[in-house]
Amino acid sequence: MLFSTKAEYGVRLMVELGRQPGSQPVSLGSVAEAENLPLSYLEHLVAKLRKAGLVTSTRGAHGGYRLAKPAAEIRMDSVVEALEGQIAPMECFHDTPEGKVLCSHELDGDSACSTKLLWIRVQGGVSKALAGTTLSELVEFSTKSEPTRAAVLGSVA
Amino acid sequence: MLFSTKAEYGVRLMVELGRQPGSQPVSLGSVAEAENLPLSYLEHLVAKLRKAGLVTSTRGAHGGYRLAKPAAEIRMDSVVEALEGQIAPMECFHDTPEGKVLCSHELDGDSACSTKLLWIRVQGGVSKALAGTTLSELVEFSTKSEPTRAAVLGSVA
DNA sequence: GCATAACCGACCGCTTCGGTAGGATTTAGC
DNA sequence: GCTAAATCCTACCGAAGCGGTCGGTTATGC
Repeated sequence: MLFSTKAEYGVRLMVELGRQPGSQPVSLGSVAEAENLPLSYLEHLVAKLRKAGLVTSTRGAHGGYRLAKPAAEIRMDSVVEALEGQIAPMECFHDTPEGKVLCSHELDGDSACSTKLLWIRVQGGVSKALAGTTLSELVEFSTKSEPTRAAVLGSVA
Repeated sequence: MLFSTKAEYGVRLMVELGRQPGSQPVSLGSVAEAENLPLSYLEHLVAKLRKAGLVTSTRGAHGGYRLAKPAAEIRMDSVVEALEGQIAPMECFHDTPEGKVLCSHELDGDSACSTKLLWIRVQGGVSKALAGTTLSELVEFSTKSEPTRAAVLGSVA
């Protein structure tokens, strides 16, 4: 698996926040119940999202979390990266400030890195997919597909 | 990291085999030395490649491994998949025989899978990158870049 | 028959994953 | 000011995978 459930749960959490219309914060407990995920585990994940500046929190009673920005401005690469850490196909890849990619094998004495071309292509494919998707797309996708699903279930019953 | 060093080492091994011109099998020991990788560990990796039908082996003295097909016909998705197992962005993805993708969350009672759109795009990006690269490309890339590298080092020295 | 090399399976230390537990702190409402 | 609700923080835990080692068995060329 490319990603662990941290990304899965975390993205579900973000979508759940994006679904909420008002500016009222929503508690983690309600998200956990809605998505059927362990609350204590979500606490760890939402901490990463908060430290990455993707959600804001209000403490105390009636507190909870909100998106820090409009869902349309949240690209999924930042979300997944906050949850999973640096996204790279292989250990030897580092993101330089200019956005370039280095393979440390080239620095050793051995021959030119024969895998570099492959990992660069994979990296490109993944970041294009992640950066090209916004949270609002996922929110829209999931809310649109629900009536369809309800209709299907209804037709079966 | 998306992939472990199993993919890295295994691809390096395949490229090393692809470099060899003749039909003589090359021993794992020489590959291990050339790439500076632990021999005993390579044995495990090459076993996966052999079981996947990507390399053939000849036992005994002067034995070793060869590519089972011409390098131009070996797509890197089959190589990486042999080494790392099924390539999918998330646990809940299964490759069906028709090449489609299913998210098991849709089967539970909970709401439609809000992450599906994202993982489908990631999956598409990765498999496009892997399936669109052949072993011969990597062989060519690595052999072509070696003189360049030598020139760079020479100019520095 | 001896060196060489593929094969095979067990083991091992380490890290991560997914999750739990217990508490501390902040805040709204009474 | 008390209490309930919620965020926050730290530590811990079992299981699994990773990267690697080791010892041994089988097959083959010379």
